[in-house]
Amino acid sequence: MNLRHLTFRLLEVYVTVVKTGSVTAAAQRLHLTQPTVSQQLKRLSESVGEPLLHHDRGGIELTEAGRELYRAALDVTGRFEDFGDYLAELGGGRRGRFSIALVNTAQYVLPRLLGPFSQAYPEVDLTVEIGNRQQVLERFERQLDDIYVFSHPPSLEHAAAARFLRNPLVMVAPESHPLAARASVHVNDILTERFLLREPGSATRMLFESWLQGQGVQLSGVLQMASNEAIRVAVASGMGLSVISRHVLPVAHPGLVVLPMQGFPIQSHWHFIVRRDRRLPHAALGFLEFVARSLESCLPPEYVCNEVEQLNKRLAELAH
Amino acid sequence: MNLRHLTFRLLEVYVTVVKTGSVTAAAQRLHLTQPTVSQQLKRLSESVGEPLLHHDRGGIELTEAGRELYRAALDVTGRFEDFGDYLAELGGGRRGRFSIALVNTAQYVLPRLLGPFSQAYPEVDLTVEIGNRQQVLERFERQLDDIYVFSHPPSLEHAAAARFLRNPLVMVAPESHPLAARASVHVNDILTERFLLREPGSATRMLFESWLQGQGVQLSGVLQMASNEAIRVAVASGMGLSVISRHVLPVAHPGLVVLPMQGFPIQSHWHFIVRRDRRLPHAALGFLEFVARSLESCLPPEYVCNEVEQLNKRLAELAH
DNA sequence: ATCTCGCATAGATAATTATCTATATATAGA
DNA sequence: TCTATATATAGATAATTATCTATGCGAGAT
Repeated sequence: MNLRHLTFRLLEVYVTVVKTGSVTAAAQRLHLTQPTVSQQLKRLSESVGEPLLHHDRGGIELTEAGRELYRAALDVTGRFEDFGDYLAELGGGRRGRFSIALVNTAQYVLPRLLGPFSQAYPEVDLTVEIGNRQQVLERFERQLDDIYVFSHPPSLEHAAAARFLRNPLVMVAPESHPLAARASVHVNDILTERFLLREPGSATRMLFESWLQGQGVQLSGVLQMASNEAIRVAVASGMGLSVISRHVLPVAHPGLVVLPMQGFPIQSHWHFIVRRDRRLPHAALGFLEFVARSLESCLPPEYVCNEVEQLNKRLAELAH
Repeated sequence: MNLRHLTFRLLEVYVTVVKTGSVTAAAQRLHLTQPTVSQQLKRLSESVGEPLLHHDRGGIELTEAGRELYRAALDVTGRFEDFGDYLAELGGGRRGRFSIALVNTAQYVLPRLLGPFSQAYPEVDLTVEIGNRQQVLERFERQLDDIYVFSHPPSLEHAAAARFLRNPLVMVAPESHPLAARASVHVNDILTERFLLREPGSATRMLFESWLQGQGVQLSGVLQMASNEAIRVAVASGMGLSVISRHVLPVAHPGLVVLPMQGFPIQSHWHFIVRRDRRLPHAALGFLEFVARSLESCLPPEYVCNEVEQLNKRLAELAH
């Protein structure tokens, strides 16, 4: 028996012949000509190395080997039908897994999308990676995840991006700070203030620094802190000023004031980023589709900026 | 998912890749080059319509679909291994079925071969058809059976034959018959005797008649009887003479004498006949092989005439 | 005896597969 | 940064497959 060239198609033809009990009938059902089926049978028989059937006034009669092959063929095609069903579920995005990598700040927002998604698609396994901008960027380079969320997207030709949420950066000060009472604050007012900022490379810091550069000024005292939480608490307790995403602020933020800084808030956006050179799992595509239609209901509409629909269209084109 | 061109070979390659965890290693094990395997994987992935694996520092990592395909592939190849085992049994002639068609007379002899064979190969299903020469000939024409046993083989170019047993035809008379006491009987002595014979077309009758023709004589009174048994009993009870196979006579045959007829016994042989245009089931080949080596021990050696060995050789050649 | 039906064979062709060698690319280690 | 190892891609080719049309052939039916 030589399985080398045995195809599922051949088994399908054989099964049809046995079921219909006639070569011609099988040919019709399969939209083939009779000689084609005849020849397939011959080839199958050669593959198996045994005669499979002979003709007996009208109907066909299976040999021992033929009967056994029929059983095996049914088992095998049935098994692959199951597999097909499974794939269909995968393909519908209803099942499977994908991973998403977030920059730190985004973890204040993304759960409001991921939560409802997981409820709607309980069969999808989801991995969330969180790191600072540098770490997520590296994951992106190494193609470790399916979807990435950046505030300041890497401008690589390998990526496709969609903005989905405005991310205004505000300047915060302790309630008791002199500037807190002002109706308006100018850049010159803050030059001597101590600032608590995330590490260099963090999007928030990069944006703030480039804003400062645009204003032609430079800060004197900067204190680096690794976490947004820590910064918030530190500012509240009077250690200095900071620039943070408005989403990081709780609705009520005791001890903190948002300064009416001129030129603020700095406008930035969160983006979904996917690699264009890698095909996304259907589950990930399913997530993006879910996002496209559920953004407004999951997040404060006034911040929403839904470009995900367009991203999905582009991805659908890329699939071809 | 398109199964049309999915071969078992492809699954085998895939399984090997997953098992070894490396494309190159799989290639070596399969005696292929690395690009070949690489390309096969690609094609398989296209067939399935999903990415199956990606590479992850050193090893490979399966996707959801890949994992499921691996399971399906194992099931399926395993199922066909079973089928292969079954075929091997069939192929060894240890299992399966075949049918053999006998002319009436042969049923006195063939059980002595079929019995031991069935004991030795209990998994082989055997169908024995019995009829007169005409009926068996017809079955032969219609290719209904695998092996045929004739006394006088049909001289068709589609057949291959092997003699296996001498079949002397003797002339029998009632014990009390005047000729029974004679030391020698001449053809002229029997011209007026009444003969009990099988129907025209029966081999025994044909041979006897052609013998008579050779002697230039013709019989007057012929009484036709359909069964050898009936003839034997009828002769013993004095109804006339007959010519029958010596094998039809019991070792002790009360009431009957074999006449010392000049020119008798008529020599004939039993033959195994198979069609040359039809491939025999292995079980049938197995039977013929069994016969070739067991003839002498199953049947009286003095009658044996073993040409079955040569027949088997010819059949083995035909198989190519 | 002739016709029809179902199947097999022959011959043809386009597509697909199997497989190679040579080369590019990427990742990990020195 | 250079090298070695593992994969992927490209290009080529022989074999195999899929499929057709046309035709032969045997068995029942008329």
